[in-house]
Amino acid sequence: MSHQTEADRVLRSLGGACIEHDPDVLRSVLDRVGDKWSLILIGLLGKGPMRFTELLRTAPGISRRMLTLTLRSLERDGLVKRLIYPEIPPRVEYEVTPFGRSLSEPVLALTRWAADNQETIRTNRRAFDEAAGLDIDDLD
Amino acid sequence: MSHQTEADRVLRSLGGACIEHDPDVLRSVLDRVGDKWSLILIGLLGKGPMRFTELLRTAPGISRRMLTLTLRSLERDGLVKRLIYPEIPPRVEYEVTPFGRSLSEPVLALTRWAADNQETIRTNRRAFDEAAGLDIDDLD
DNA sequence: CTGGATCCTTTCAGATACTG
DNA sequence: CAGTATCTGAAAGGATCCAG
Repeated sequence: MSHQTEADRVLRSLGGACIEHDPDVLRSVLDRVGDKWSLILIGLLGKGPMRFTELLRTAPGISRRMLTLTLRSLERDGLVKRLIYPEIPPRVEYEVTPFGRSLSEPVLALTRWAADNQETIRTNRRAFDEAAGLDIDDLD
Repeated sequence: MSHQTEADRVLRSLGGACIEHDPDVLRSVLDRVGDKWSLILIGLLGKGPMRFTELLRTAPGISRRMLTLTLRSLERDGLVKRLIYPEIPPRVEYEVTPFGRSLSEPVLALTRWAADNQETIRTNRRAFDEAAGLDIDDLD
């Protein structure tokens, strides 16, 4: 059951660079940033610090509740920093930390993949769905 | 509301390579592979074709139901191919397509980030939680 | 403006049982 | 072996109201 994880561990201790797709490691990062909003916010904040309401307007479809919760968890993990200006009315800015920025890079790679392949996926789906439709109709 | 998306569009039309973190594009890829199992399976299958039951045993914690559903959606998007051998007992193998393999790369980058930074995140969380605990106790 | 607290709905995903 | 179908509990997430 853990043969491949074991193998990866050996490889890592030997070469250092080759971790391959360890399911457990992958799961840990997905549990962390695989939710609906974390990567979106990391991405948006990558362009510069933003205020709460600004994020609320910019992130398409997020609710105040989820924005609060997600920002807290990002702050907890040290990916985002919270800057409070004790003014009236209160002002709070959020910015990515250097640590968060290091995550921003692989995220950007994923975004690029998405941008490059949106159309391909749409095409594939149409083909698949059409084939499935024929399977039902066309049982001669 | 769409100022930055607009800006990205301009940049893209100019340079081509610079898409930045477009929230909508990022959302589209997250809706696709941001679920609990897609990336895990893509990762596992990256090592070579595997059978249904094999995946069931190898992916830590997946249920038969979710394995079926996830494989179907990956197949629909053209990321995974289903190979049926009409034997008794039936045998079915799954393999990543070249298209799926192209996704595997940015995913691997993310996994690497996770592997490299697991410990940092744990540390950050401990610090954050401890600070929060002090905030409550220590209100002198 | 920036949230916290509460309620409530929808979706996700596991357990179980059944089929070719 | 490789699934499908149904049922159900858990969890994510939106709406709303309240507070500093």
